[in-house]
Amino acid sequence: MAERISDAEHAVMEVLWDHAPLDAQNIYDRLSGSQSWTLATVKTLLSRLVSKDALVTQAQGRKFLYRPAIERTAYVAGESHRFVDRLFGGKLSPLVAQFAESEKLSPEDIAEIEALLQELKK
Amino acid sequence: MAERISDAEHAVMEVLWDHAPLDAQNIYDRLSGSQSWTLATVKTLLSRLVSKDALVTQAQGRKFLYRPAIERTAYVAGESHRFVDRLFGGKLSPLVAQFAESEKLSPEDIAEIEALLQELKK
DNA sequence: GGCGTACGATTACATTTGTAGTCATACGGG
DNA sequence: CCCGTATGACTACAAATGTAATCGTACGCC
Repeated sequence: MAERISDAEHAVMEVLWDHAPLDAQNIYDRLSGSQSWTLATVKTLLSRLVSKDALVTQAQGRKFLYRPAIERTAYVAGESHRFVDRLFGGKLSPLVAQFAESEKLSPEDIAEIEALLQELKK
Repeated sequence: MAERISDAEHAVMEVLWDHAPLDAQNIYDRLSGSQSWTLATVKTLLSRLVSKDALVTQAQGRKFLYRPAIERTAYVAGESHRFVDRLFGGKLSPLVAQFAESEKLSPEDIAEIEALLQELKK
């Protein structure tokens, strides 16, 4: 379990986290905007996600409805910690510093983060 | 250029960002603590990094000294943006929120981030 | 000066990933 | 009741990755 989800697979997961359950055709349709995969490719990704226990299926007539078997929050938490561990020794502040230096922080972003921290201190 | 650096390769880069320039044997020694690769494996990773233009070499007698061809800050910036784009739609605050919720923020971390933001607002 | 040896270079090979084509089959329309 | 077709399963295959062995060679020791 907790098999690694690849980038392409992740794109499929995002669609399902947003609108599960969906059948393959539907997932393909929703991905068409961002990716130029064929339906066959999407089906391969779906199969792999099922065997990785990241998706579960439910038969609906002769097709499947797919839905996530893991919460997006859990996935994101795992990925985030892995990432911050790898690049910043597990500490979040250097990442923030990094964003600060590269001018990628909007005033709203700053305000939101401050609000979050205020919340934490209470 | 800007070829993708894999996880294993990244571990090698970290050693060199810390103590460049080093020869293969030395890099291998320093990696022994964290990884159980053979010297041959480390040499393969070094070659791949050189062909990806992530490292440059300098002959020293009949061996090479390796040193990074890209700054760690540049690499980290790229990876961070890619990551935040992929998982948080490019906004940093949800990542902070995520860390906040999973209780992975130490008081010192919070203080450091606040200081950073204060700095930014000036 | 021949030889072992320490290097980088080359080759190897399994697994994962990206991308897609083909196959078997069950269902619905005529 | 047969047939086309939509669907999941299976197969394909190149590139990247993880991991390592082997090869050719130049250098320094005896």
